[in-house]
This record gives sequence, structure tokens and C-alpha cells, in this order.
Amino acid sequence: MNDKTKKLFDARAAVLKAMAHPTRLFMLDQLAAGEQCVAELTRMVDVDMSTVSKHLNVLKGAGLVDIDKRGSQIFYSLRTPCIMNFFGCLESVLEHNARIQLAVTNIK
Amino acid sequence: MNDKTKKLFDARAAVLKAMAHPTRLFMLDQLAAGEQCVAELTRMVDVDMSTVSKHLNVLKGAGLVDIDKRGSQIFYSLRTPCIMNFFGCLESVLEHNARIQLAVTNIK
DNA sequence: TGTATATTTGGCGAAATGGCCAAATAGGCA
DNA sequence: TGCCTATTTGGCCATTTCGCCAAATATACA
Repeated sequence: MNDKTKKLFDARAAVLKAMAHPTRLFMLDQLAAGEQCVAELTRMVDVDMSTVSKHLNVLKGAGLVDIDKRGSQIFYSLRTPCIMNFFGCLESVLEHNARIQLAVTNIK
Repeated sequence: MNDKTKKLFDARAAVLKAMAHPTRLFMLDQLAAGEQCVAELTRMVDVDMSTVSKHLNVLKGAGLVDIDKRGSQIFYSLRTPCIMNFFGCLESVLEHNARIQLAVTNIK
């Protein structure tokens, strides 16, 4: 793998890594329906607000969300909505896994 | 977030997490062109074969690849090729990030 | 100015990750 | 059987991740 290829896959993996956490993925999904402030997102996910803030910072670092400060609140929004198109494919992987799991269970 | 929703996002995130490593992503990309054995993949990625083997096991655990043992070799193949459709969207995120970076550089 | 609300930051500890090396396992073949 | 090749497993260590709490920062508003 040459240097240029390595850099490309490093960059792609970094974006995936930012998405690859249940809380962050859930928040992206929520943001797909429209911008939200930190407090509102915190209400949805049942972890400390400081943790939510750090998760949002990870998403920002990966270029997945934009922020808009208005008054004392900060609104986060999805920068590249096509990200969510991937859910369909994820679902097909999960379904396949579920079928395998079911088959294995039936054998036992 | 209720329990069912949590489980769904845990499962989705697990698949993304399996993809979210440069070496694993590169190997998935290679497998998109056809099955490969461990030794061949190792030749491409410049890490120890034991490390490659563990990466492949992660991909298998996530349901992303299938294996086929033939003789003393084990061939890995992509189970759900639609996974690779996501690259296009990743690219648009990366391009956006690059533009931002360029803009910031120009300001300085 | 002081106080309340919204958000981020710093620090800590527990757990997971990723790499290498050495050793174990499995198959093919003399 | 023994030897070679292909692959996986176990152990170890350095690094990263993720959660909480407490403290800092920023804005609004009286």
C-alpha cells in the first residue's frame, strides 16, 4: 500500500470512526430531522452533557456536523445528509447476521 | 432513548466500528474486487500476518465477510458488497473537509 | 454588577484497541 | 511419520476511548 493510498484510507477510516459509536450515530440520526441544541440531544441520550459535548466535538472534527451559535445555545446540524443513506446497507448486514444467528440457534 | 432503540444503534455502530480502521477498510476495498487469502492480503498491507488475521476476524464478527477454506488456505470474501457504496459519500465529506482546510490556510 | 442557564474543558480511571512476537493449530505432501 | 506452508491464538505493552465529576467559559437578563 503506497503512501497516497494509505492517506486516503486513513481519512476515510477517520470519518467512519467518528460515526462508529452508538450515541454519536443516534445523534446523527436525530440531526437528520433537523438541527438540535446540546441540551436537547442530552435529554435524548441519557449520558452526561459533558459527554454529549465531547461526542459532538468528535463529529465536528470529522466534518460531519456544522454548528450555529445563537444566544447562549449552540445548534448542531448535519453537514452531509447522504451519510444517512448508509443505514439501509447497515440494516442488510444486520439482517443477514440475524438470520445466521437464528440458523445457529436452531441447530443447537 | 428506549431499550429497543439503544440495541438497534449498538448493532449499527458495531458494524461501522468494524469498518472504521484504515487496514480493515483497505482490505474490504480489495475484497470488493474478489476473494483473497490471508497471505495475499498481508502482502498488500504491510503489517504482521497475525495482525491481518485478527483484523479479518473483526470483519467476520461484524458479518462483513465470509470465509471459504480450501486446502491449507482460507479465502475471505465480501458478504454485502453494498458496503462499498458508502465510499462515495465518505468522499464528499472528505472533499468538504479539504475545502474548509484550504480556506483556513488561506486566511492565515 | 450578580445570577442563572448553556456549553465546553480538564482530569481521572476503567476498558478496549492495535501492534508485535512466539507458540499453537491445521493441511498437504514426501 | 516428519516437514513445510498457511493461519490463528495468547501474551504483552503502549495508546486511545469513554464515562463521570468538577471547574471554567460564555451568554442572557435582572
